[in-house]
Amino acid sequence: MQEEIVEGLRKLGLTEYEAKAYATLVGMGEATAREVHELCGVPRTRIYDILRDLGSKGFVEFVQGSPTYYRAVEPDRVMERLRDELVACIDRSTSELLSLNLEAHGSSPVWCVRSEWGIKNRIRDFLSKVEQELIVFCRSPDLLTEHRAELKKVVGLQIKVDRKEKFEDSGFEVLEMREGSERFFKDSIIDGSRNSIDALMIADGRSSIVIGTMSGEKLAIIIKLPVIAMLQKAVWESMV
Amino acid sequence: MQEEIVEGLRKLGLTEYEAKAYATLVGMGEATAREVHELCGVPRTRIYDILRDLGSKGFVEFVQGSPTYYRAVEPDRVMERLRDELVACIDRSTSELLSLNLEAHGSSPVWCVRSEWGIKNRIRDFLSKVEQELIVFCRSPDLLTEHRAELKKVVGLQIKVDRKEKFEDSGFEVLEMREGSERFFKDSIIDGSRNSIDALMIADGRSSIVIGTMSGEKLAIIIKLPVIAMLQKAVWESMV
DNA sequence: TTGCATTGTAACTCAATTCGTTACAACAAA
DNA sequence: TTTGTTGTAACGAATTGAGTTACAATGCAA
Repeated sequence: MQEEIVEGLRKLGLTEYEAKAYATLVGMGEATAREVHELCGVPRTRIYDILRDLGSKGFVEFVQGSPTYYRAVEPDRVMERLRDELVACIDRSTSELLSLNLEAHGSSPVWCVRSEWGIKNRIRDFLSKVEQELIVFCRSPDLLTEHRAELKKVVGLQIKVDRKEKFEDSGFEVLEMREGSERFFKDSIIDGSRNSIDALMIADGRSSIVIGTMSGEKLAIIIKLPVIAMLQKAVWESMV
Repeated sequence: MQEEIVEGLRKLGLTEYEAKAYATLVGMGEATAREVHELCGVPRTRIYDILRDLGSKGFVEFVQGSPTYYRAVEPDRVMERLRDELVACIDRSTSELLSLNLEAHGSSPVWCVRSEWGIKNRIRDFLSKVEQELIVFCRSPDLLTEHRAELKKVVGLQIKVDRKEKFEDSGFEVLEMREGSERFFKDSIIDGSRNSIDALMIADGRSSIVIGTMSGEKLAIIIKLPVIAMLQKAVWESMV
C-alpha cells in the first residue's frame, strides 16, 4: 500500500480507510470486500461500510451478490470531477470574499507575517513596488535565488553580504560588509528567546522588510515608516 | 456572518472558527482580536489561537502590540495559492492511481452505481458507446435534458414514455406506451422496500442500464448481457 | 441435516480534533 | 486600589474516525 497515495487522497477529503480501500481497488480491478480488506489492511468488519460510503461518493461501483463484488470507478474521471468541484468551490469563495473586502489595505505601517508562504508572498509584493533603489542584506543566497526573477527587474539594486564566498554561484554582484558590522545582525537573545536575522531589504528609503527567526519561528516584519527605513539605511551605510 | 462563505472555506480545509475569523477579518480590513471576536462570534478566549493558526497558515498578518492588530491577507492571493496546492495534489494522485491501474476494466457483466454523480458518469459512458440503436424508456424529461447533447448524437434513437404531455417541451420525439404497459414500471414493493424505475435504456440489443430508486436510494444498474437486453427489448416492444 | 467457515450488520471502545467554557495572570486606566 | 482589557492555559463536551467484539444470515461440505 503506497503511503503517498493514501496521503494525497486524504488531503482531498477521503478518510484513511476510504483512501486505502479505493487505492487498493484501483489496483485490483475487481474484487470482493474480503479481498480488499486483505490487501489494504482495513478491518474486515469495517470494509463494508467503507465501500458503501465510497459508492455514495461516486468512487466505486458494485454488483450485489454473495459475495458482492466491487470495482473502482476510473481514477482519471473521479479525479477530474473532484478537481472541478474544488475549483468551483474556490472560485465561489474567492468572489464572495472579495465582495466583502471593502476596506483598503495597509493603513498600519508595521506588519508581521508568520507563515512560510505568507513571507514569500510579502517579499514578492515588496519587490514589485520598488521604484528606484533596493538595498538588500542577506546571509544566505537562498533568498536571492528564490526571488531571482523579481530582483533582476530592479534597477538600483545593491546587495551586501556577510561573506562573499557563499554568493559566488548566485549570479548576483554582491559587496562584503566591513569587518565588525556583523554585530548588527548576529544572533541575539531577547527576553530569553533566540532571534536571528536572515535578511533585510530597504526599498527607496521608504519601506523595509526584515526576515528572520524569532523564538524559533520564521517571521517577516514589514515596516513602511520612512523614518525607520532611513535609520536602517544609515546603519547599513556604516557597514561598508 | 455569511453562512455560505464559512461553509465554502470549511470545505477547503479550515475549521468553523478559522473560517469565521478569516471571513470577518477580510470584511474589516484591520482589527484587534476583540473586534474580530465581537463580529464573528468566536469566543474571545479562543480567538487568539485561531488567529495565530491563521497566521501560520498564511491567511492573516499581524502587528504585535497591546492590543495586537490583525488583518487578512488578500483573499485572491490566498485562494490562488490554495487552488494551486489542491490541483497539484489532484494531479499527483491521478498519476499515482493510474500507474496502479493495470487491470482492464469490466469483466463482470453487471454493475451497480449508487452516487448521483456516478450514475451520470455511467450514463455518459453508456451513451458514448452506442453504435446503431438506442431505445429509451423514461417517465420524466429530466434524463433527456440532462444528457441532451449525447442523445442527439445517437442515430437510431427511439424514446417511449408513459405520458406524452410531459415531454412536449423536451425537444425529443417520443412515443407513448400502450395502455397497461405501465405495470412493468410502476412502483413496486420488494422485500418491504419501495422500488421505482425512472428510466431504462437498451443499446444495440447488447447492453442496458436501469435507473431508479431502490429502498429510498437512487441506483443505476448496468447490464452487459445480451440475453437480458434482448428480454428487456421484447418486453419493450410489447408495449407499443 | 448438522457443523463450519464466510458474508454482512450493528454496536461498542478508544483516540484525536474541535467547540465552548472557566480560571487566571499581566497590564493599563481611573 | 479597583476595574476592565489583553492574552494564556487548561478543561469538559461533542464529534469523527480508527479499531474491536458480538452476532445474525448465508452458503457449503460432510
